[in-house]
Parts: sequence; C-alpha cells; structure tokens
Amino acid sequence: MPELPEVEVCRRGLAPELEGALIEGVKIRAPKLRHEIPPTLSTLLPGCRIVAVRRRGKYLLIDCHRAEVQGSLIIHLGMSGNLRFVPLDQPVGKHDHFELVLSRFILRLSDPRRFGAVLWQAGPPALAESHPALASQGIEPLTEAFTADWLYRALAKRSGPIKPTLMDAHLVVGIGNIYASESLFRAGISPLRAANRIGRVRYEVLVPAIRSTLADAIAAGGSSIRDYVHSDGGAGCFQIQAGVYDRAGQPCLRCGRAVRQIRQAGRSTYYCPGCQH
DNA sequence: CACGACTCCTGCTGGC
DNA sequence: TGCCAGCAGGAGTCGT
Repeated sequence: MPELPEVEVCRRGLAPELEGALIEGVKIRAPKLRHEIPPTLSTLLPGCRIVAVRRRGKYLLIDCHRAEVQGSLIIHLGMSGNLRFVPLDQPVGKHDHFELVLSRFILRLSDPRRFGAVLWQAGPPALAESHPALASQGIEPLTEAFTADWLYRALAKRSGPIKPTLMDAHLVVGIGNIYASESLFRAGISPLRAANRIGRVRYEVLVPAIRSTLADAIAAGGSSIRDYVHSDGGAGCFQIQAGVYDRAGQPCLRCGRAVRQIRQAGRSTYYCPGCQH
C-alpha cells in the first residue's frame, strides 16, 4: 500500500474519525513485525485521547494523551499493510497484528508480509520525529523547501542512477518504486542516467514532475477515502493512470514505442526508451 | 561516504 | 490441476 500518496490518503481518512477519540483498549497479536511491537502499549494507551494524526514520509504518527501519559504511536505499513475501521465484533483475520479499540469501532492493522512497524515515542508530539526511525528521514517532496535547487545540490555527489537514488528516503521521503518510475517518465529523464550528470535545468522539470505525480495520486485516492477506510477497498483505486509502471512491452502513451522493463538495485524499473533520455 | 547485494515475510501469478 | 520459481508499492544492515 505504501508510498507517500497512499499513506497520506490513509491519514486523511483516519484523521476525522480518530482525532478526539478515546482509546478504550489495545490488542497486540503479532510477536514481531519488522520490530517487536512495544508490549507497554497495552498499558500506556488505554484511556488516552487521540490528539492528532500526522504523516512523516511513509510513517503515520498518532499523537496520544492522557493525564500521566503522552506520546506518539508511529506506524509504518511496510509493503502490504493496511489500517481499517472494522465493527467491534469483526472476527480477527490471519494477518491482523495490532488494533486500537475505540468506543464504536476498532482500528485494525493487517499486514501479511509483516514488513510494517508499530513504534512508540514518548513525550510531546514534537518529539516524535526524534525517534530513530524518523530522525534520518529526508525532505518532504510536497513542501516548498523541495526545490530544483535543493535536489540538484543534494545529488551533486550521487553518481548512481537517478531512479534508485530518488527512492532513498534519507534524501527525499515518500517516493517508492511506482512513483519513481512515473515521475521520471513525466520528466522525460532516463532512470539509468547518473544523478549527478543531470543538468540543473532538468531538475526544474523533475521536481514539478515528482510533485504532480504524488499530488495526482493523492487526488485519485482522495476521492475514494471513504471506501478505503470504511470497507475493504482495493488498492486499485489508489493508482493514477500509469504512464509506464507495469506496462512492459505496451506502447508508450506519448510516443508509441514499447515500454521497457529493467532491474535496478533489485527493483523493477519501467521507462520509455523513446521519451526518456 | 556512496553504493549494491542481501535480508526480513507471505501470497499471488505465470509457466510447465 | 498442481507445483514451483519468481516477483511484489520498503528499508535496515553489511561489505566493498
């Protein structure tokens, strides 16, 4: 589920229901996802009110508070995780690992591949980003600070191909495998080109391409937030019309040449050899 | 430091 | 139909 747009859509769906809600109970069923889910959550969280639901990169932050407890629940959906509101009597599924019991429903985390994470950072909301998992996160691509100038300088010493480099969350957060390919297609830049051999002018094209790709995906998902959060909405409705992703061998929508699939850093990359250089 | 390979886990798909 | 290899939208660690 998880690139920045999906997590942001999830956040927007959860926030109105969660903010102000009282946590009545917690259930931890998985001994371990990527990390062990802190057992102390079982005693810390009940009685807490949810103050805010935020996002940092692909992490969701749920700020919790009661008289003597303050902290942020930090949730990563990994590759296959999802969070859903389900009825209080909903049977537990095979991959349901964690849940918050609220007054009228349950917020349940399901994650078959268990690459996700549930973490806790004690203290006021501002401290959440000091958690080790978040402290090294890169710039948010949808903020004004993310400019062509910034990216050009940040990649000045990166000689690896631009596509896997864009996916490095220590530089820029939220660009996963799909949107890395899609952004480069929109910008007309080959995924194979060395990051530091792309001219500054082309970053003026790439940065808006990244922004529009992510924003379009959020908009596409936003229209189906209700379905996603309240039922078992499929992942399909979250994806933008892909220009190249998962279209190997099919004609490029712009020039008609066959879309090519290659492997970079262990991940599939899709691009158009006619449009991208 | 930067980079690629490897790793965690389960489920689905496509080829035989 | 059944089996199995390969692959899946992430990210940490390790060796070079």
